[in-house]
Amino acid sequence: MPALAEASRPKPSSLSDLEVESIEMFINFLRLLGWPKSVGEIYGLLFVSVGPLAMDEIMARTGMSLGAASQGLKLLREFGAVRTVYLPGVRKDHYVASGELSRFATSYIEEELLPRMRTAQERIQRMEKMMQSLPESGRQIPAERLDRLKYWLGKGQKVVPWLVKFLKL
Amino acid sequence: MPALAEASRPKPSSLSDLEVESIEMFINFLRLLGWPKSVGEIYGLLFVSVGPLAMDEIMARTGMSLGAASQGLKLLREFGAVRTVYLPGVRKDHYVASGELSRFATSYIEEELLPRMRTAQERIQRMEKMMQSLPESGRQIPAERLDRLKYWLGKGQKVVPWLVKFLKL
DNA sequence: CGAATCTTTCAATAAAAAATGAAGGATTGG
DNA sequence: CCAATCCTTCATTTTTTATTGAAAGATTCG
Repeated sequence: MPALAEASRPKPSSLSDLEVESIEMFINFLRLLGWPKSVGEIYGLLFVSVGPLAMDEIMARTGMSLGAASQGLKLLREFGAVRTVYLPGVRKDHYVASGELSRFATSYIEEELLPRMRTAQERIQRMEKMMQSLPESGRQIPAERLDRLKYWLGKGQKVVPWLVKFLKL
Repeated sequence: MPALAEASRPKPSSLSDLEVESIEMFINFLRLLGWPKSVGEIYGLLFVSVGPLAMDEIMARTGMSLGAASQGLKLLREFGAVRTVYLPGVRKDHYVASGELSRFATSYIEEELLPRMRTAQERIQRMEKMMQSLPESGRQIPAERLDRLKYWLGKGQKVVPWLVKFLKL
């Protein structure tokens, strides 16, 4: 058998109805987080897999490329959605889906949402300063909107930890 | 002055620091919802605008095209993030940013998140049926994951209305 | 009603994002 | 240490998404 890197793309072996259903479900969900289809494919496949799968098996089942499989697994590992299992006497890494689905949500909140909220708060401070140079008359309306946004962001930052905690349960 | 549709694209008139800051902020936020840059530009501009703006003014200030302005405003209208104001004796529609920022979040939850959660629940039911034909031995692990997902979705559907209510305050 | 103005639509183009696979790096078994 | 295997990286290609602006539709004014 030729080494993986030289191998022609393995033909996608047919997926079971169960696997297809799972894959479609996760493609749809992970799109909410802006993640590419390939990542949904990998996770969806692992989600209903009885045992751990190696990268080449994932490639063979889904028909995706080496690069996509490698990168997708990297991303999923970083987010803690997938982990490798130790199999004695086996060279290839084998992956299983982590049961903790909350990781998707909490990682998204912590790595996407919260940073943007913080940046926004800095921007608001700068904007408040800038507004002082607007004529008194016109300042009011945008100032009110800014206040509202500030209030709303503050509230958001308060719910988020609570929400994260709730999701982790 | 030539009619708008025939007019060459208006040169972007320079934006104030305040406007740039606001626009950048909303481009970043709305990207979370998967919305295009042009929409963030429009909303960011309106957000700090003292008075209502007509579409051609938005085009002139941001340098975006007729089509992008029209479509972006349509989207923002549909989501209730922007509304037209009545100005006596004025032909063009004029737009203001709605103060209710929560609309972005709640619309997203209601139009993107919830529908997907419902679809997922249907899929889960189908998957549970399909799993019955798996050999008893292998069924367990994916079945547990599915249970967890089901539980988690159920929880999610319970928080969401609460969250929406909280955000609307 | 008819001309002028304003808005929407959509086919074409441009820009951004994802997927591909060859090259090279890392690891392991002999 | 060498060779085989496995994994990652990244320049290129493909696919998807956003933008453009001309054409056509809708509205208003005289």
